[in-house]
Amino acid sequence: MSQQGERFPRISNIPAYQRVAEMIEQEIVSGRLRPGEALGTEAELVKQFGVNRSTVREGIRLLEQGGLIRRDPSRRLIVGLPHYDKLSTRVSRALILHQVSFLELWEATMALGLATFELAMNRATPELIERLERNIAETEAAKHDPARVGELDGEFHILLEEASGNRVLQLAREPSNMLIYSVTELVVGDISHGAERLIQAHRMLVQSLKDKDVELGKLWTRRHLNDWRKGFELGGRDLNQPLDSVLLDATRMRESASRSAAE
Amino acid sequence: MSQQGERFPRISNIPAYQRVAEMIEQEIVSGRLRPGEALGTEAELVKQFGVNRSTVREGIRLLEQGGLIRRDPSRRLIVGLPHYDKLSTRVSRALILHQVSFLELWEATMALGLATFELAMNRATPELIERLERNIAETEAAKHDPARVGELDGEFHILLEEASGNRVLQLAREPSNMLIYSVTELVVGDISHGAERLIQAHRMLVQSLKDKDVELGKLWTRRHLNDWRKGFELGGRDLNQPLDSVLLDATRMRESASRSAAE
DNA sequence: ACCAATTTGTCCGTATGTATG
DNA sequence: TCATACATACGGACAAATTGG
Repeated sequence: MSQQGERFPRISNIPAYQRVAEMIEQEIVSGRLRPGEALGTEAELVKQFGVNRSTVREGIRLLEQGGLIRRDPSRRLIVGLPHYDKLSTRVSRALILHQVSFLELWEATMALGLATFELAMNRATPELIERLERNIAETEAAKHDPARVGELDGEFHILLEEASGNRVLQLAREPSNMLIYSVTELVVGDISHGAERLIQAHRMLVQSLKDKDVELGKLWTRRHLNDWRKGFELGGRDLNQPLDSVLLDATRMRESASRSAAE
Repeated sequence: MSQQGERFPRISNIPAYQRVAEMIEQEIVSGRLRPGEALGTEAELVKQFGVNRSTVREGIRLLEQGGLIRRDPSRRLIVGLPHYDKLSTRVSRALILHQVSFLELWEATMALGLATFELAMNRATPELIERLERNIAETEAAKHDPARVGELDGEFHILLEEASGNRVLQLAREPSNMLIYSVTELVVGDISHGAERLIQAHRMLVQSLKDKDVELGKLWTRRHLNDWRKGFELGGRDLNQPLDSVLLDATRMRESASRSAAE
């Protein structure tokens, strides 16, 4: 231990529940505790840390939210592998709170989409191509349900990411995924034949994957996203308007529509 | 006990502390509580929710970690705007846990870097260019300290993102930022003149921003990242090896070096 | 299907440190 | 300086749920 110099870095200034959380976190990230393992009972943690049970519980809550710890069916604490979607909801809320515009979303989606496609081209397996084709078939069947189309479109792009074999790219896109679904639902909903154009684009993308035709794939990625953008603009919306207000308006309209339908 | 079918999904089974967290969260995301506003004291929340103090505190911890709630200097609770870096540490831990390789990191960084640069070209303000130049000067001064160079390199790229004016792209890169710093520190540390090459690349990037020369900027972005990759490989490391083990090894070596130096 | 032990969820009361006026 | 309000932390308690015999 370093004896001199810093004196003691005011360890006591950090609340005990935070230190409990940090120490558990350390055990996990260092690999001494592995995902799936039991963390032990609260009583055991009380003994180990020498703090009150309430304090332990507060510390646990901190980690629970991040997904680093979760409860198994019997509510015992186990180490969890924070999974993408767990994190992404929080992050996409941050996006909304930060009031990004459609333009920002579109630019980023374009950049990530092109890169994803290029990588997917070299790495796509027959199995993934088949899943992409199944997704297209499902979309075809659901083309009159905008919400479902938005979901399936999201799934399609997630499959492409998976095909790219690059988890960093996958994670990079995650924050915006939820926003993308919502906007797509909006766009498909008020453009006639919106779903058809989307399906055609997806078909061409899969085709170019099969033919290993990079340029065709990039071309259709651009077309697909340009369509998306045009659809957004055709709804009379402003590219630079914060998306949260756009989506909020849409939700309100949907709600009032369903209310009046109920009466 | 419930006798028949599934009836209602056991609402009473959701712990009170979670419901407390959800209700507060709702107030915030719905906009009824705005970032910066005070949340009220614990005692007040106890009254409003009709639960015990401990329960309220556990609920608060859940939100605290996500950044939705902060404490001001006097430890009073206020609504916080979850900021990028708060989230990113969690996400980059997820990355490490998921054992991504350098190759994945490199591919994603390349795609995002090129896109960022293109946008920054059109939107960079004189003020940001000046900050970029100051960063280069600082890097020059610290070129013998790998850790500091890694930090400043990270800052440089964050400034570029800021210049791009695209917060989605910014967020997309966030997860990997911490990994990038660490790897850069590693690479700069064991390549002679590694820092010089890095500084030159940064200089050329700023120059092309000033001249609005997109192609030059992209060229140097590629060079910069190819250098980074070569540096990684020169250290005898495998592009496909999970990064967490690479970084763990490096940390161990640094620790044993400082231990033996202390004796 | 019942019972006993364990564990979590919740509550109560109280003490201490600290920031604010 | 002192008083107050508040967050932090502790100890003990009981009910409800879960587990294992």
